[in-house]
Amino acid sequence: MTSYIDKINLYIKSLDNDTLIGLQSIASIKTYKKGELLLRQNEVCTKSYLIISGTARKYYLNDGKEITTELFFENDLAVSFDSYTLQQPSREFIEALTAISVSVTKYQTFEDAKKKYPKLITLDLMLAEYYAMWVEKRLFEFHTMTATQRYLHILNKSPHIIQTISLTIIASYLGVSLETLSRIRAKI
Amino acid sequence: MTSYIDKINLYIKSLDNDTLIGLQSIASIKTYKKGELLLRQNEVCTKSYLIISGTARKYYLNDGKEITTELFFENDLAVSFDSYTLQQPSREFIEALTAISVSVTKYQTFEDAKKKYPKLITLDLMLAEYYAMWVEKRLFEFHTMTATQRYLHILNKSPHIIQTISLTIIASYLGVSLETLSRIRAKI
DNA sequence: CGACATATTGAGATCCATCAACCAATGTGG
DNA sequence: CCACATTGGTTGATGGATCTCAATATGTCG
Repeated sequence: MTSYIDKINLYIKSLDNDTLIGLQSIASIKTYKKGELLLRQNEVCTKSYLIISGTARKYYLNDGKEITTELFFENDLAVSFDSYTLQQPSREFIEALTAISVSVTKYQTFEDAKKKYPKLITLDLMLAEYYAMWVEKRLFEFHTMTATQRYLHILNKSPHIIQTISLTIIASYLGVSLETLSRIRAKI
Repeated sequence: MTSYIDKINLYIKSLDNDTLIGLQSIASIKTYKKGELLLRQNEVCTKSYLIISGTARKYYLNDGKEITTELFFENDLAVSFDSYTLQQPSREFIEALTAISVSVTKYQTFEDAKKKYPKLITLDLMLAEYYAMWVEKRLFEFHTMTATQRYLHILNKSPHIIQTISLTIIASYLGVSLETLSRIRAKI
């Protein structure tokens, strides 16, 4: 599935110059400070953010507790998927965890660009497919693994998460309480 | 989000005749008996199945136990998403729960049709988006609800599931043991 | 230094899985 | 058409994983 990212990048490289320039021309660089919110709950996610540097996360509130649903690193595309797709108010927040630099593209501008450069529709399709498979994999992991297994899985596959993100956030990303995560780590 | 299905149907209706006929011409009707497998684990999912009548499910084996991941009713599109998208061996089985009639389209034939009728790419995009949002919603429910809440949620939103599917399958779909589901029902 | 976020540890409660026994309905071979 | 197996569901007892509440470090940053 990681190889699908390669496929997407290959597709981007294979685009004609016209489309490539069109794609670049609709994006603009922006920076956020640590702790700043790129998207608030109940706002419509009208922009997509390609992370150039730094880290960010997506989360929602449940019983006043923050549940992290996705962590964003370099080259990840940060959006609240359903809010972006339906252009409806978002359940989720997007927050800069460090100072970040992002490439911002407006939803409507991208929609217009797809009409002008139809090859971008295929790109959009690939991105949606990738996200669907990513969520499917995450659901699968919640179904089949215990909290300890999920932690070890991240430790193996995504050590950068453990190294850079606070345990409080990792715990909610893993779907366990901070205390449980602490105990899991103590046992290893 | 249900309204997104309406949007997809509207899009299909808005297609020019050429594209519509192209879309229809690549599908063929097939029937399966109750219990038959449309897709087995480790096979590549090379076809999509639009359910015309009857019910089906998608499941995988975990520790020898069947975990149901999706239930298919009339007008649902049954595929193993990652296997279909990547054309790689599937984790999942697809099984007819009743006698079913389906409209079958081959992956490669649809890919070719997208080249010939580019509007089908947008249709494919909408279907992928819909699936991504569906999985996201399911993950969200697993995160925020107890087993009892998930059961009540299905009872409200999808009573046809409770009425037509066996408790054993519903339990695995809800991510609880059959015994727990039985107790949940007894308490209501 | 003080204040506030971050992490660890302990104890009790809760949810749910597992194992096991049992029951009811259905189907099948002789 | 009966005897028995099979499938689907219920119920009880027990244990394990994880949550919650609470107390106690351990930073870390103005």
